[in-house]
Amino acid sequence: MQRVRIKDVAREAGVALSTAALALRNDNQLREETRRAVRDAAARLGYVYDRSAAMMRSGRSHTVGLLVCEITNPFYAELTAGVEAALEEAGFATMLANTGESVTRQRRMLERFREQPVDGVLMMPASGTPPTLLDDLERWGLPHATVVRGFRRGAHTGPDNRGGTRLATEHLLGLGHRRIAFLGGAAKNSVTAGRWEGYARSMARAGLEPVQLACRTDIGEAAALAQDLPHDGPTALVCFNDSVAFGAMLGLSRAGRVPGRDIAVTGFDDIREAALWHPRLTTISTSPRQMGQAAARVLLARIADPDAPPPRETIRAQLVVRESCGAKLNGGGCSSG
Amino acid sequence: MQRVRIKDVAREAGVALSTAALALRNDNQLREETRRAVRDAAARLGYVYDRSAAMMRSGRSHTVGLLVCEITNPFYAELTAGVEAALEEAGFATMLANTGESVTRQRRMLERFREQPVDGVLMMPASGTPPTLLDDLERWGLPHATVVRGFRRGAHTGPDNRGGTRLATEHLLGLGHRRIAFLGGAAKNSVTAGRWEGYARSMARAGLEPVQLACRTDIGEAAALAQDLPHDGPTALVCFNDSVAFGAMLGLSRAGRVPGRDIAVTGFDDIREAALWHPRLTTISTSPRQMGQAAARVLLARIADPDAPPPRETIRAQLVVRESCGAKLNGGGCSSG
DNA sequence: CTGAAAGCGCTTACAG
DNA sequence: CTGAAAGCGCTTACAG
Repeated sequence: MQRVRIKDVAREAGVALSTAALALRNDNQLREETRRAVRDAAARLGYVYDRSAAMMRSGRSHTVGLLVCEITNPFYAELTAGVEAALEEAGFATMLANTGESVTRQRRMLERFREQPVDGVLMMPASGTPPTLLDDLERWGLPHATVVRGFRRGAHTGPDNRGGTRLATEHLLGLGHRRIAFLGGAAKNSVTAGRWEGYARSMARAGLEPVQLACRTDIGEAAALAQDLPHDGPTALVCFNDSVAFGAMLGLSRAGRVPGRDIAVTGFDDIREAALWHPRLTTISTSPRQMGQAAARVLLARIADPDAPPPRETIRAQLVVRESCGAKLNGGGCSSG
Repeated sequence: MQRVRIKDVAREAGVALSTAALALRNDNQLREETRRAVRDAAARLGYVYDRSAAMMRSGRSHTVGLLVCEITNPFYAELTAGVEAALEEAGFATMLANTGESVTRQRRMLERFREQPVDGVLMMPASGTPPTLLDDLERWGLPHATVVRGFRRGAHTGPDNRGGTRLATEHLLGLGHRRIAFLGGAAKNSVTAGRWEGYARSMARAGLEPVQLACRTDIGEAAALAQDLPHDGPTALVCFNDSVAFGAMLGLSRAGRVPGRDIAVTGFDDIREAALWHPRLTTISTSPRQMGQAAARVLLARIADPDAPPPRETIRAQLVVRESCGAKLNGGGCSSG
């Protein structure tokens, strides 16, 4: 069985090849009647559109490269789901690459995307990515956007990191805490910087000394740190994200301390497990799925109009008060969420 | 700046176009010296290989479509990471599609993959996918393989579901439990069937009545079910997977019962959180990342040799004894892991 | 709408 | 290794 081409569809429908091509792309300079006749003919013959040929001729692949720093992190998985859904809806396919936080792998994958070729790249840069990467992308003429993690320039969509930890810290201050430590954020990137700043500035405004208990985003590492916390140490922990907060709560439990009663804990991200953990986690919601969708739309806008100024979007952070901060257990000084 | 093509590289290197083309693909019928000269010329000119053109001419895209049932499920995220890594290593790119358990979306995405075109499809079929889908894929001439969830035929890589729940059930029987219930598995698919069978047969062999507490794979739903469990109900729960087990433990805690002491709980999958939960979860390990890698290799073999009989691989299940089964707390009848 | 044609950048087969 | 050439299946511009 020969492969069916547009030429065959045109013959079957009794129209010219160029007419069939236009009809198959649903071009509206054709009469509805003609378009339907062509589509019917295509269906009868079992025609399958060949995007690789279209790509080659038109130079547009309707494919986007998605560079994920770590897909097994639930937050990034949710974000990826949002990106994929928004791209799919816009008729774009998603080429996935998981860098696993390796700058080397990331580089190789970008070069692969360039060869592919993709119409644009959406990335969550691996920790330690030099900002000059943007220069390369620009030199290559590859439209790009960052999400969550970004640089000082370039199209970007990210959470309000500073505002988020500010909300968390002020909430804990309002509950009467004074010895509040920041747990996590050992990696050097824009997210870490923003979350630390939001915390540290709030502490400074309250005349208190900010303290960082640095660890990587790893439940086990956070647990180990929290387990060894002295009893005259912090009474509250502003955690870098929910995974760190879960680790902290596990470590505290192992040390015989009850999170939310003996010590307050807040997270960041509001991943699904946050509402289900025991105690339920007080955290900062940043809606990763919606952020992914927003980032996809930003990139598509870049692709459609590369000369427009690159948009920078901030997703609002919201405090979600549950149990781990102790507000609902102690009836502390906090009036509401 | 004009785009650099193979023709330009050939001129720069002082060889024929066909020689340059062969050299760039590192064909070993050429002398090493010639290959290097061509690669150097390509580097000097900033040549970028255009896969879309190669794809069109050769009919091979070196791209695989990956259909994930739910990427936000940590188990499938880990699996996806394994698939992507193995494909990348083999020089294949991954087109990602997240069906979110929708058979309709799945269908649309497969048709998209067909147009793309991809060299093959690796899928975790959405719940409720009719086995006739395989007929369509074969009619389309699209090499395919399933992973985790599959059908009675076709290339497949999956965990030993039956063996896994058998291990868990026999472990609990060995600890002296008699009222053991199976929690979860409301969805109809091959995984559910296998896990239920492993449990039910072990119960039957022990002369006991199998009982299913059906719920979807959802922490909240499992928690609700476990919270309402009567005190004269089951003393042990064989859970469909780790997420269900986490839900069960949360529900039990809310009802004031201590998992691992008042009631035994086992999971399935051994996702990362399993070792870190409180209590640590006794579960069945199936190494999702390795399973993903194995599945990718199976598909690549199908693509390379479509006429060979489709391989079916089973990944061995292993019991990982931790705390939630009570074995290590009670010093029960279990001798080891 | 038609019809003939060029061209995207490769791969591939072939005679030398 | 060379060199000339065909062809993958589209898109696109154009004269009618």
